[in-house]
Amino acid sequence: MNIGEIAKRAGVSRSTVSYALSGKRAVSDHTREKIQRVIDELGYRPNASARALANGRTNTIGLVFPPAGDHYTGMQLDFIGSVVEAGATYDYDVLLSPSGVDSDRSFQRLLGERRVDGAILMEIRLQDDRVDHLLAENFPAVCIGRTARPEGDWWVGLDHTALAAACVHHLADLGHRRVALVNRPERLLRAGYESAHRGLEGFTKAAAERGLTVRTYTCGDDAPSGQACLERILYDDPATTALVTLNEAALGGLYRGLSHAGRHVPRDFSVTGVVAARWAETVTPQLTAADMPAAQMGRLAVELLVERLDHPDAPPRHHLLAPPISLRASTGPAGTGPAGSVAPTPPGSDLNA
Amino acid sequence: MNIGEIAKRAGVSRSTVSYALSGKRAVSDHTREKIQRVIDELGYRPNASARALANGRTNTIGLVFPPAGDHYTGMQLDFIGSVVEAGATYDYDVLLSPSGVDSDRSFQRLLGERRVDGAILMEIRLQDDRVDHLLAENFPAVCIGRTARPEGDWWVGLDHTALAAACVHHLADLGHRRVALVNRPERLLRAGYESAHRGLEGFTKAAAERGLTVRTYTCGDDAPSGQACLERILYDDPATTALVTLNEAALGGLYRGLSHAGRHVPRDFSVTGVVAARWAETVTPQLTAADMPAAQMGRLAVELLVERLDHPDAPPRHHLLAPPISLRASTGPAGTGPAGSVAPTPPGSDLNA
DNA sequence: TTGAAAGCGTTACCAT
DNA sequence: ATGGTAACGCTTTCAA
Repeated sequence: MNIGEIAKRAGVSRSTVSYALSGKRAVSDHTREKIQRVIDELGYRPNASARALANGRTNTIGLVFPPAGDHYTGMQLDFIGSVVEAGATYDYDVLLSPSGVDSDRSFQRLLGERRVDGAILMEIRLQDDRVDHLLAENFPAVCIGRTARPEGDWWVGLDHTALAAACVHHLADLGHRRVALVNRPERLLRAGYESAHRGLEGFTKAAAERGLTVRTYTCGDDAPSGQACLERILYDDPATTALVTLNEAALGGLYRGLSHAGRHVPRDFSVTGVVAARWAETVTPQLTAADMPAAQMGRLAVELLVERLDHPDAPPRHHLLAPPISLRASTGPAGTGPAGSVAPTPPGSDLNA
Repeated sequence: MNIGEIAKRAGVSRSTVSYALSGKRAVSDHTREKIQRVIDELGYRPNASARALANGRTNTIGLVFPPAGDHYTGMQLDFIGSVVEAGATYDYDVLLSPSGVDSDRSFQRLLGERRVDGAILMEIRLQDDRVDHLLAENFPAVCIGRTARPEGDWWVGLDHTALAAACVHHLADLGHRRVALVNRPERLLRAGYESAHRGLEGFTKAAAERGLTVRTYTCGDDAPSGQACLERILYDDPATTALVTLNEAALGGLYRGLSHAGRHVPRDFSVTGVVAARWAETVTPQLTAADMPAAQMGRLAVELLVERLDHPDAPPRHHLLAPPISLRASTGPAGTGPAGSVAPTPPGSDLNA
């Protein structure tokens, strides 16, 4: 079942069928209806590969994110979902590419073999060879996140520096003096993950401004790591009264650790951080946090990419978002610490992924 | 940059280049090396559309799941992740299709336009027009889940009936007599979602066998709905001492509702259900549950699909999984109920999505 | 061991 | 308003 068959049965040429379908050339009502009847009858749909080969467009966008190893985090989920749905509204399909570096087979396939018209990259590193690669080839791409030098590129980013700082100021305003930062896994920090670095920077600077005593930790992307991390925090400094987490997946574990240590949130201990709203509302008490607007970012990235694809010479555009802190129930005034503080036990050593 | 260019520079024919790449015909070492040098030098990669057009294979599989509306659940995330990674090991890319019914544009594109070699379907309904459609066309597909008549089809499923029953027996063994079921949203139940129906069936039958007093609820896929649902459960029957949830996304809200009602888990109230392990470990206390082996199911689905693609006439295969209940910390012996039971207040009315 | 050429199913240019 | 035909870039059969 191909366009030739349709043409034959409708008694017209193949090009007329093509034009009737694409609307790129006027076709008389009579002819179009005749063609449409045949198409409906036979259930014809043009072959995507042939079309892509002929006109050079696949109508597919690639979504590139690092292989998760064992699992993905909630925000990644939100990003993927929003990109897929936004793409669908523009009739773009989304091809997933689990690639952390530009040498990944999947990344090579996507771009080298021209499987997609453009790409959206997630989990950007400050130095990101995938981005460099794309930039060098002038391949239509939009980053969710910024490299160290984002000028001249297309991206939608979050101001992690400002967000982490806002968390610190919020806690300082509540009177907290000893605060911990729970960052993403050591491995990601070392790899240069933007959110981990900029968040750390914002935290550190704001803490210095407010004269706080701080400690910073890396933590695996899962609940058990979060629990272990919390134990270490209290072991290192039992007088800690608050924490900021950039690590969403660890949140449940952090809460559990606090509960086991007998610290009530928010009476004895305040928790805040940068987390997608949906997950902030899952825990009890609900997390006061700078809500990462994952769905909005995914949608914006698609919009930017579509614009770039439609106007290949358009100047680079970007969006830098800095959502305010949503006050929920996990932070409160610094107290005098728990009455009967439990003697800390040395925590396990597998804090990191 | 195309195969002709490579051929010219290497001083061979295009077919020789093609064969050197595919290995489908012997090529002398000398020639192959010469070609490879040129390829490396120019960074050539064959165009995927042209290749797909010529040999009829896209090396892409479609992953079909309903559009989430506002968000996806954790298990969906696990499925997507595992399918993508398993696909990558076979050098298959994954194309996402947010389609709940066979008339969705994205579904039509995927299959009708032959964008993919095969498909994996999620969120199966007992009567599923997508499955019927695929079956009728003998399109290579594998379902994650089973329709009402799964014979003759390819699938990897979970024995929701047995799992829900196991939860009931577990609670009955602990002495619970009044138990609630928290199901997926009403909308999904009405649409005929397999897990919701078979889970309900298993729950109801097992409860009857054990002579339990039960109530069943539908609940939106989010924490606030879970909280509201829990309030209604205790309002309808304050003597309820345990619940089984098929709704993972509501879990955090259920816990919060219990906490607000002053019911301690597991002392005053036991919670269990069917939930992906990763999410069962996020809550405190960790959930005793039949762990939905999402990652394994995704991997199996890919393996089945690859087999079906490699052997178009192979007889249908499937896997029915029934993981045991993982004992964690959220269930315990039925007590005599809380000492000073809080007077229930009428819950809100937006229990369902 | 290699080359030539005929498809694969579209699109889009050049005619009329 | 429509038809004819040359691309698009690859694979694969047929010949040598």
